Amino acid sequence: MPTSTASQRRAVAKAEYDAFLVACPSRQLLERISDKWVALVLAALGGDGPRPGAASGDEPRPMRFSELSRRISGVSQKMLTQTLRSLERDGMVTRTVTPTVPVTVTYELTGLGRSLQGVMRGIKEWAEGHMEEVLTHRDDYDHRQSDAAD
Amino acid sequence: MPTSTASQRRAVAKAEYDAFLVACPSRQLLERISDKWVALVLAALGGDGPRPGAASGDEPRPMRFSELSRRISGVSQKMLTQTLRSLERDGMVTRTVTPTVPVTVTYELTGLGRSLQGVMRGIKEWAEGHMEEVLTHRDDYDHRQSDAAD
DNA sequence: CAGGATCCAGTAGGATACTG
DNA sequence: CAGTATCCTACTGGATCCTG
Repeated sequence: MPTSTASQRRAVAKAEYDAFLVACPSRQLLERISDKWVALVLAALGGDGPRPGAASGDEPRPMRFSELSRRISGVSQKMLTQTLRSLERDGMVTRTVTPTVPVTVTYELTGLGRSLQGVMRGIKEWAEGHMEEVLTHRDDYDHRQSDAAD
Repeated sequence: MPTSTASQRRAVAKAEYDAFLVACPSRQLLERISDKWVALVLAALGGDGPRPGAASGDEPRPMRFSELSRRISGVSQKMLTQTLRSLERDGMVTRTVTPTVPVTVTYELTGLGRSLQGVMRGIKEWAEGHMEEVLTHRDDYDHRQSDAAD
């Protein structure tokens, strides 16, 4: 029996970083990306549409600051700027300044950003797709709570 | 031409809930689940292993409170309790009390929880798997910042 | 063991005002 | 337009103490 299969080696490589550990850098990274604004910005830049190739959804494309701001309703400019800076620093979006007047700034997903968006999209879609079910469970739970209080 | 294809109808059904809108309930749900503790609790209960059927990872199984607490290093009992309650209320985990002495409480993923875990696992693994790359980008970015300050 | 209840510091994040 | 800077509040979340 082989002492090391491909999947085992991959498992070991992954085990270098373990988000279960407080001290592991990946824990902080997990914390950073587990953020609704990150999910929404990536979804916006990623086109939020179906998988690449489909015709109905919007395509991934560079977006301007104001455009993002409008798409993600309720986001403050502070949070949008902060999120974009963080994503830029981590190599997930590029920021392009065109010296028109007034200046034009566009943001676009990098390869790394697209890979993250692939998984983050799932979160947003899960939330949208399971809203009813969650709501039902909440009603049940809250009922049981008040019933128990007699 | 058909006025409504299957994928179009599905798109409409999804559009009922749109997390891009502040007022949409799915926005709050997205906010709830975009949380590192949620990601880690689901990963722990889900076995964190490879896809179901694989042999190397741990299997999804009920876990006790203290066990979860140990697995997710750095979590306070407050946050763990709070996260578990929230997941229970939303129908993603079940809480089972066995009246031993002292009492034994186990948590287990529901079907809904497993479906969410399927997407949340991606986040944790992405963080672990792209840590190096992100770190490199950060160095570059921080360098450019100090270079620009001359 | 598995929490509930409190207290309290730190920070996330909104509102507002100003700038190139 | 695309931010930066500042102020300020509210909530997150840790620490601690207590209970069935």
